[in-house]
Parts: sequence; C-alpha cells; structure tokens
Amino acid sequence: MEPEGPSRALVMSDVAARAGVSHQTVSRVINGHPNVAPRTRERVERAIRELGYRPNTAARALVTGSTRTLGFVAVNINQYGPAQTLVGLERAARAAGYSLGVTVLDEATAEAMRDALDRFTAQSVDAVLALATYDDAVEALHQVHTPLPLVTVQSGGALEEPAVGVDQVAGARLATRHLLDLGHRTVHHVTGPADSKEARDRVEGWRTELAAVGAPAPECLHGDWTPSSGYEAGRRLAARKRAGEDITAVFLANDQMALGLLAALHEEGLEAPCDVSVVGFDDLPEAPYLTPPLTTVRQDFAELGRRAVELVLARLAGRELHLQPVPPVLLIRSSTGPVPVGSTPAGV
Amino acid sequence: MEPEGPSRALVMSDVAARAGVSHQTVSRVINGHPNVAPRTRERVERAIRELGYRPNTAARALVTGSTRTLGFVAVNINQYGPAQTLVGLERAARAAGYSLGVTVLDEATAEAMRDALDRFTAQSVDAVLALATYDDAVEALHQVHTPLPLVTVQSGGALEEPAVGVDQVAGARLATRHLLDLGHRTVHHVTGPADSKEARDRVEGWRTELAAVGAPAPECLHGDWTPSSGYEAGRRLAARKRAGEDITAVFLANDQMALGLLAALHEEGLEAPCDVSVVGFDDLPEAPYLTPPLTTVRQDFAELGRRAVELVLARLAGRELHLQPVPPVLLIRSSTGPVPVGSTPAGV
DNA sequence: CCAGTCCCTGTTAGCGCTAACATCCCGGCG
DNA sequence: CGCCGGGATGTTAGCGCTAACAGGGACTGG
Repeated sequence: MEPEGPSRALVMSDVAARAGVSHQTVSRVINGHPNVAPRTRERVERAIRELGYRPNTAARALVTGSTRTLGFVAVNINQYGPAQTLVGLERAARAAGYSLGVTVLDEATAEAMRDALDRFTAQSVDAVLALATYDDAVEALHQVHTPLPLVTVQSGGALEEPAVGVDQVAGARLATRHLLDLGHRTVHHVTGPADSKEARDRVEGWRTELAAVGAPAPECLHGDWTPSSGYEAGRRLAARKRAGEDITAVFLANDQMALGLLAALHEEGLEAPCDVSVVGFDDLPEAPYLTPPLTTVRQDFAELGRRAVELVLARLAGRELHLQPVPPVLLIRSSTGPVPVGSTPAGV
Repeated sequence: MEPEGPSRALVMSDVAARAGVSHQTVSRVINGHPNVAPRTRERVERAIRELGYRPNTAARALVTGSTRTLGFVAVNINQYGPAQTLVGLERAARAAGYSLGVTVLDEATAEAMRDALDRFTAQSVDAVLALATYDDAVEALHQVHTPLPLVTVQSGGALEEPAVGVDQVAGARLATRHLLDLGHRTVHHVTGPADSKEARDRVEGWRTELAAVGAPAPECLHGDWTPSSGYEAGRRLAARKRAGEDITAVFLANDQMALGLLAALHEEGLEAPCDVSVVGFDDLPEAPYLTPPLTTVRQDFAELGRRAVELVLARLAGRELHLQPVPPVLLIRSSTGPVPVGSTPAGV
C-alpha cells in the first residue's frame, strides 16, 4: 500500500510538492476551477491518487463557511417510518456529496430544539433537515429562530414553508378507494394519535374518498400507532359486527395497528379477508408475512430523502423550488377481498 | 430576543470586546483553563450568555485536530436492532458532548468501507464506531487500514479488538434455560443467517445451555431473520410434530421469525403456549401484542450505546478499557408455558 | 514591433481559533 | 529595598485551506 506511510497527516502542499506545482494549483484542481492546463491537472490528479490525499474539511469549512454537511433532527426515530427517512436522507445526501449529522431529541421542547440547532450552527452545517410529523416538534421548530436554512420533512399537502413529504391524503384515498372498488359499502377507519399530522391527513384522505363516492363515513376509532390500540379497535369492531352492524372493511392508519386488529379479529373468530377486509399503512417488513399478508400503502422513503436533499440544495443555491409531495403506492396482498356474500343487509 | 441581531456570525472577539478582555481570555474561559481570575471568568461567561455565542467548530478543529464528532458506519440500519443501536449511540455521544455523523453503506465491500472511513478522516472525526454484526462488514473493516481510532459494536463474547456488544450467548442461554425450567425435554432452534455473528452466537448459547443440563440438541432449522423463514420453519415443525416427534418448545433467533412461526402454527391448528412454547429475541415493539404476547430476550441498546461511547472516549484518552458485554434480559410473556400434558412420549 | 489581452500559475492574506511565548503586576524574601 | 517567582492577561504565530491579487509568457491586432 502506498498511501499508508508513517501516517503523518497529508496536506495540500505534500501533493503540490509531488506534482511540482504550488498548493494553490492543487486547490484549483480539487475545486474544479477552469483555468488549469490539462497536463498540470492530470499531474496533480495523479499525485492526489498516489498519495491518497483528502482535503481537510475543517480548514475548508473555516474559509468557505461550508462543511458540506447537513444536519438532521428528529424527535422519534424508533418507528419504522422515521428510521427509513433517516436512511433515505443519508443516502441522498451522500450521493450529493454531503455528510449527515444526526441529532435525536429526547423531547419535543423548544429548548431541546434550540440546543440541537445551536449545535448544528456551531458545527457549521450547511442546512438542517427536520422531521416534523408531530405537532410538538413543529411547534418547537417554529418557536426557534435560526439563521440556518431549514427544510422540514413532514406529511405532504399544503406547505407554508420549504418542506417535502409523502402525500398522506393520497395514500389514504388509495386505500379507501381500493376497498370501495371491491364493493364495500363503506370503510371503517382506525386513526393514529391526534397530535400527528400524518394521522390527521390519513383521516382526511379517507373521509374525502368516501365523500367522493357518496358513501357514509362511520365514526372513527382512535388508536395511537401501537398494535395494542389496533387490538382494542378489533375487539370493539368485532362486537359491533356481531351486534349486526354492517362492518366489512377497515382501513388502519398504520401496519402495527393492523397487526393488532388482525389478532383481535382472529380471537373473535373473524378472518380477513373473508369476514372483513383490512388495509394498513407503511408496509412494514413484516407486512407480507402476517396472516393474511397485509394489503397496505407504501411510502417511498428513498425518494423522500432524495427530494429533501434536492430541495435543501436548491435553497442553498438560492433557487426557489416547489416540490410535489411524494405519491405513495398501494400494495394489494391478501387481507382484502370482495364483500362477504352473506353480509348483513345483503344488497339493498 | 437579544441573541438575534443583524445575524452576522458571532466570533470570539465580539465576546472579548463585550467583556473587556482579550479573545484569548475568552478562549481560556471556554476551555476551562485554570489561571483566570474568578471575576474575569464571570464577566466573560455573562458576555457569552448575553450574546448567545458558540465557538466555531471548524476553527477549533483546525487547530486542535479534534471536532468532538464521532462517526458511525453501518451496513444495514433497516432492522430494529441496528436502528436502536444508532439511537443509543447518538444519545450517549450527545451526553458526552459529542456529535454523531452517520454513514450507511450500500454494500459491505472494503471499497465502500474505505470510502466511508476516508470521508470520516477528512471530516476529522475523533473516532469511528462501526456496526459489525455481519461477517462481510467485519471483513471489510479488517481490510481497511485507518489511522482513526475505531471501536466496533458487535455481538459480545471474546473480542480481539476494542468492541462492545450485547452478550448474545447469554441471551440465548436465558431463553433456552427458561424453556427447560418449564419442564421441556429439549428446545428446538430456528437460526438467523449463517453469515451473522449474532446468529451464530445465539446458536452457541442455545447449544451450551442444552449441554449444561444434558438435554439432546435437535438439529437446527435455518432462517434468515424474515418472518417468512419463520413461517417455513413453523410449517416444517408442525408437520414433524404431527408425525409424532416430540416438539414442545422452540427458540427463534429473532422476533420476526417468531411472528412467522406463530402464524404457521396457527394455520396448522397449533397454538402457543398450549401446544408449543415459543421464545423470540429482540423484543420488537410489536412483541407484546402478538397472539400470544411473545416471550423474548431484550437487548439494552441504550446501555450498549453508552458503553460504546465510554470505550471510545477511553481510547481517545489513551486508556485501555475492557468492557464486559451487555447482559440481555428475558421478558416472560404468554407464548411460553409448561409442557403440554399429553405430549407424545409422556414422561420417560 | 510593441501594447493589450488572455491564460496559466504563484504569492499573499486571512478564516476563527488555540498554543506558546511575552508581559505585567503583585507579594515575599534575602 | 531590590530582585525573584508566579498568577493573570495580552500578543503572536500558525493550523490547512481558498480568495484575491500579482506576475509572466504566448498570442493577437494596430
């Protein structure tokens, strides 16, 4: 291996010496400046390669004010969605030549947010990406004023500030529409927590789609993302169904709740899709392997990350950019099917 | 708000001017140097507070060579474990006054690893934490030589290099022992992928515990972490059980496979814990809500992160430190119970 | 044939900070 | 009473890099 020598930190003038030019010429080559003779450029490039030189980011940051680093703040990275968002963001940032610094807030207070942004400022990150699906986080974000360019990653829809998101409303409509297309008279809905914008958007999509076909909108059941709350909803729905209510299709705001609901239905002797059709949201890795494999809505986190980085880079370049929310896709598996033949009020 | 003025970047001499001292004295206060008069120190501290000043990390890094940033490399952050490890690490790093930069490798090649470490080097991170549960990642790591202090986060056990991990062997023993204690004659095991050190360690723990009580060790079934492979294993086990084999307890290398197995058993008319006891590994958020709630082994990722950071900081300070692997804990829920009364070769 | 121009390259300054050295002032001791 | 030691503070240099300017050679046009 040539690169590893006595391992003293390599600097630009080492490269310059080897290529027989000044360090400034090396800098020009590295930064792609136009006025460098092709032969010189080549010599410098070879020296860089041979030495395995990498410019020092700190020195660069000091003079340019840019670190080519993006900061990512999130409150809650435990759920599948946020974790995937992080991965998508990192990948997109790296593809664009940026690094990603991560801060996970312990709590969604303005103080914690302020601290995180301060740290990013001190680190001279070029911009901050904030995950803002919960109202607390959004509020904390708004309370904090920062000179840093900021892009939020959140539920899609009408966005006052620079933001990217997956179109939650469209996803919910897709799910609802699928159920309606199968012949179900209406669709019941189990919501996510009320303080989540995504959860509210999914309610809206569901309601909109029902209204679009003139179907009645039954009252929602309220969950909190956990399988346990889905289980509860399942028990209640099963009881109501046994009492004669016409319940043939349920759309849940996420897959974990669908998992709980499926378990509860099963305990009550009801199976999907023969007795009830079930649709979730998220496409957890487990979703295809539930019994039955779950029909669900997938969000493209890789694309989300790509757009977030694109948006942030555009802002950095002073361009205004308006991105449409990322469209989700419906994955039809086996938990949904046509209306059971003997459904209570059989056809009118 | 005082801090926000015309928002020109605040520098050390601004603070110095306000406190009526030289910028060097400000530096001394910030870095906790001893020889500063108490009154002066206080004046400077007030000025810092009033201005909302934060020292510029890049400038600092340039002169000290330290950014108080740690780099984290992982190949695969999609699974629950790795994601939790990241969160634990970030929290611990932040608590110690460090920031965390993250790189997710697209593939576990030496080249990708080399690139990630190069980027971290250029960024002047103080040290690198690498997630190395897969052999590919470990190998890639070993092929790459880096001057950066490096700590691996991996399956516990005998560790040649500085590393922290959860004691997988102990976890598997806990699970197996629990089943044995319930009166099961032996325990069947569904493994994870062969190229995962964690999976192999879990096999070892299972085998060791069986040997410790002189129980026979049935041949393993091989899975790959996915619920689907657990489902397959469930089908096979159910068939063998129906054929008269004495199968009353199964320990699976993770919860997702347990989920699949439970589904398969259910389809075959077998239920946990009455027909078969089932134990998983990981304690997914879903685990308490499966039917039945899953007995499993939990890994303490927060503690893991804390130890990783502790170890890395010790190395940075030149201290050798040998940390024991983190002990996992067994969570007993409802998927395990005593041996079914009518089990095939009933007692001897 | 010389000024004007353009391209290539080198030299110099300085980003914001810390380390090393210089300075000042005070009290104590020979 | 002068000198010395040491704590508190200021001054200077330089970390590795890029921006701005300076210079020199080749080429053009008058």
